[in-house]
Amino acid sequence: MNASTRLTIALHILTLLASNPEETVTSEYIAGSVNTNPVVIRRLLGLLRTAGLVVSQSGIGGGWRLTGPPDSITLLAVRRAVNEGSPFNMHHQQPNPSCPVGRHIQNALVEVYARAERALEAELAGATVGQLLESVQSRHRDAGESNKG
Amino acid sequence: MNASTRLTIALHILTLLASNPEETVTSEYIAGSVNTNPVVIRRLLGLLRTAGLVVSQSGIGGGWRLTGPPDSITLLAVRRAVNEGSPFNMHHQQPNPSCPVGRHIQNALVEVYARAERALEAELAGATVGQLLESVQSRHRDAGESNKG
DNA sequence: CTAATCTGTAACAGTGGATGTTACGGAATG
DNA sequence: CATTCCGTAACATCCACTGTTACAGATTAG
Repeated sequence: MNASTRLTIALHILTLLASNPEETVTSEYIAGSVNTNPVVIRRLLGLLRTAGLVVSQSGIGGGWRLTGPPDSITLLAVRRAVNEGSPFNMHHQQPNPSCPVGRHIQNALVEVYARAERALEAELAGATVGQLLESVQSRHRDAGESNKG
Repeated sequence: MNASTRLTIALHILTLLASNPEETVTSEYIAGSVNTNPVVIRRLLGLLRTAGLVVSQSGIGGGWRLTGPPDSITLLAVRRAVNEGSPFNMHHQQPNPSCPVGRHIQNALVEVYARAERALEAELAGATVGQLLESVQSRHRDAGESNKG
């Protein structure tokens, strides 16, 4: 395994909330669109709420809503909200410090890895949930579809 | 877990081979520097050989060598050699196709994810094992160290 | 030719993160 | 007070990754 599906599912959730700006949406409804268990959705929504991206309401008529306009939510903010880790990992065991390469390779790698991750994050910072919704709606129009759910 | 340590260890191995250009190095010796089991090293070296980055020799005096100059080996080539996957993953289960968001979200995400991964790969393509070796040796000099192993 | 060295790889155990599921308490509504 | 929905603990699976043992094959020294 390399990456989790948390970012993907969180973006699915947020796009769905963005497409229903007037209503609260329940975790069960969202789970129906994502095709998974409602608890999985609530766990992710909990992370998104901690990040201030959504609010919840208990009881009848309750559910979830975005706290702000979809265009204000960057994919980078979502990535951080769901605790996606770095695409790079260091050794599990510390390398041998009596070998020059073993002693210094991690410090050398940290710099390169940081540059690469910054480049990735810069791309994610340039995209928003609003753009995702646009993209989805555009594809929906192009296909001449009419389902909703 | 998010990423494996394969890229890190492969780069450790290649930097070690680059620092011993005159000799063949055994998997056992490398394992001593990485601080793991020789079979783990051989597995990775097998992938690196498939990618044409190293060659091996059996028997007494055998071991491993680089096939080319360290400056010709980009971190991107190594990343691909060790089969590191994408930093992004789609849903495990297909989303609900009767929901517009469920039907189109993956196509929308593929584009953004591809842009982000290209940015990451561009950074990795700009760094080489030769630069890593330089970085390690520079740190070694700065620390006034003299160990070797 | 034989012993020693080292690769190549199969096989298996253990670990840990991620996901899916059930269960149930708490909050809000009518 | 019954219903709805969140919040979260608890547990079961699953699966990639890592570590380890074992052994066959290749190569070389003597």
